[in-house]
Amino acid sequence: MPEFLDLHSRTTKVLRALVETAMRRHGLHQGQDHLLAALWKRDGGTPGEIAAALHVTTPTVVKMATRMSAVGLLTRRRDEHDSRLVRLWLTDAGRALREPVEAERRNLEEKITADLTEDERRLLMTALGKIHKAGGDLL
Amino acid sequence: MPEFLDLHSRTTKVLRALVETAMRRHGLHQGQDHLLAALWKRDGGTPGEIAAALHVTTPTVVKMATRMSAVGLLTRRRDEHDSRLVRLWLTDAGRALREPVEAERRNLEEKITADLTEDERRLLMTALGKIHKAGGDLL
DNA sequence: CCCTAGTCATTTGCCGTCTAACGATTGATG
DNA sequence: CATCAATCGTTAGACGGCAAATGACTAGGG
Repeated sequence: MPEFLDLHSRTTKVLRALVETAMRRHGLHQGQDHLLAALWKRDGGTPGEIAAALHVTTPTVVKMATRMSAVGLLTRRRDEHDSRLVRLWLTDAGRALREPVEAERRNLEEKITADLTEDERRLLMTALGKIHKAGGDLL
Repeated sequence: MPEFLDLHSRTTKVLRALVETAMRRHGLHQGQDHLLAALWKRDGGTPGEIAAALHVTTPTVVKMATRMSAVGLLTRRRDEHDSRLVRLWLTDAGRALREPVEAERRNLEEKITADLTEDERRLLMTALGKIHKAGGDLL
């Protein structure tokens, strides 16, 4: 089994578990913080726009939005000028999560990268960036 | 949004898509190659053993095994000495996938890391390794 | 002005993954 | 030797994710 692919997949599992438990503290599931982040950046986005921003398909956003609106994090409303569109709007509860969730994520990133030297951190980012780009080109 | 966590999650999405399409060429779904790899290494493993080797829960292996046995990649058989145990055995079809799948994975790894210098590749592994370890400790 | 082609969101169905509940078997203990 | 705790696999149900099919609405062309 190839070295990098293998290590990356194991790391992904660990990180996912970590993010999962961190986000559950705020009543969120894995990925929902990203959807919220998209709305924090630009409230009232359409499922299609958000899906593109998150690099995810539209049905994924639709499903998540349904669950998140069920727990009162956001609301759905059709666009007034184009009835094909739906816009997702944050509720106060959704807005209120911004600070704690962003802090949680920063905190996690720090703990995770604590053992790295500044050089390692920088090189890790450029190397991962290259791989991300190469992968995207192959897609 | 933290730098590394963000880049890592984007990279994961890309890599998953890549692995997915690569494995689909052999009639596999994401993750099933790992299950097969475990059996290639040691045929007749129990769901629990395999789950531990893959860093995944037992139910996940059970479900995958059900689907994979339905398409004839492996068979289930109860252990003769301990009827609580179930052992998964490769079929010829499952064994036959070994070379092509391993080649596919090596090929993908090469293409993905082609842009990296030898130094970058080495540092990437040690840095990712540190993160993997730090994450595991936090779990 | 109507009809068609394009654009969206949604639904459906599948897969991997997890946690929690359930069921069966083994083994140790009194 | 019978019972009870530990050990396994399986099932049930939830979630993120994807592809394909469906349905509603808009806009452009005749």
